[in-house]
Amino acid sequence: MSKSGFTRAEPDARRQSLIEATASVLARDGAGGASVRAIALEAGVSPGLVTHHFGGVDALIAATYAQIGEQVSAALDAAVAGAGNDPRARLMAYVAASFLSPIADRALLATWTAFWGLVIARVEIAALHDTQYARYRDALEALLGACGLAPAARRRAAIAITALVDGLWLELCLSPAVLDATEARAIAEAQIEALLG
Amino acid sequence: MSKSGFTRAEPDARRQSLIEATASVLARDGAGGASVRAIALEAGVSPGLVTHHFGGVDALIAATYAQIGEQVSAALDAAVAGAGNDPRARLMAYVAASFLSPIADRALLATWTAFWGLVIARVEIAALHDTQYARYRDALEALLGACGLAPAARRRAAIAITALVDGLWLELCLSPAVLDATEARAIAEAQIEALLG
DNA sequence: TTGCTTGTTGTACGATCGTATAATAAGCTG
DNA sequence: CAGCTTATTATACGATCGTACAACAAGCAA
Repeated sequence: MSKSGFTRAEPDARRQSLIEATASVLARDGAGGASVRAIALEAGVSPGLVTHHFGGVDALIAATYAQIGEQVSAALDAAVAGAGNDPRARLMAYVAASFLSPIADRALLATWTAFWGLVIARVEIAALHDTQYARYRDALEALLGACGLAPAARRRAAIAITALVDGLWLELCLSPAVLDATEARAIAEAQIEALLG
Repeated sequence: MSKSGFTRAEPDARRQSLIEATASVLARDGAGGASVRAIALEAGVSPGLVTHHFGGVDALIAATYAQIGEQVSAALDAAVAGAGNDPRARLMAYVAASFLSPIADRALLATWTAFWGLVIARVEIAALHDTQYARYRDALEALLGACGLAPAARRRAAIAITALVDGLWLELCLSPAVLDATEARAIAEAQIEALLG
């Protein structure tokens, strides 16, 4: 047992805990509060570790964005996988998952808006955003194709659904008094029904 | 003619120029770059003026948000006013204006995302957001009512359109390569047609 | 003109920012 | 055990942050 707080960890494990601390700080204090010191305090380590493991706070924030994007994709894919074989049910499961935990979460929204703000000023964050959203669209296009939508119409439909879900998710998180998860899902399902004809 | 840069202005005019400078800085550098010094430099005045006219940088940012919200509402209302008397045309004009200048603007998006980020951490900004969006919904509900939509269905339809337009507008500004104004408008119009039945 | 109000500037203060760096401690190899 | 690598801490440095404050200047009243 060491007398100080010095505990050595695997680099990957330490990077992971720093990423989780960054997400927590972003959720609690927004982008303005995500300083190296605040993140290090949240993770229970010294500020120098951020430089040591990530080279700078910018790379840490980008890594946090990438990981949260992965988690969102994984949650959506899991929802589809658990929805059985009916194409329509799989599509609806994908959409409905956006309004449930862990995606429809105020902390996740805080992280997301922080990154939207960074997309403007930082090219590497913008590239991450484009990659993430292309992935969502691809997943949606596959689900729409399984529902029988013509290939020529898939791209536009995927964009429409992504936009609708994003907007509903945003309002659901920003103003829970205006919109709840049940109604968001009902709205999305009705619009998608119209889209599939 | 004074030998220094000292020029006296009406308080309202000076406040206005500080608000415009804040919007410019937010658009160029994002929320992280909107410091008192950067704003004062943009406005061509001394940093002390921010404290003198607004009491602090927080109030200046809130005032900027409120004013931009007013401008967006005014642009939308003007689009409706110029659309003639057909209810359907008026509704579509309202929606289409969201994808045109001055609303579909990268600078405006930067300002908006900056405020979304602030909604999480600051209660007074959240209240401003709720007020703004309630106003948009009310305007949409009136337009939907003129199109013959039953009163019971108007609220949900207004939420759906607001969400769809927000999501399309966001993607249009963040990733112009993926989506242009013409396609955003086409997507929105098709969805609204389905909504009106 | 003189005096008063107030918009404006310039600067200074303490706090916090990101990052660099030297010292230290843990774990591995020999 | 000795020696090496490196994860970690603690601290320091310069820059920038928001705000306070005293001095100054412009316009108006008398």
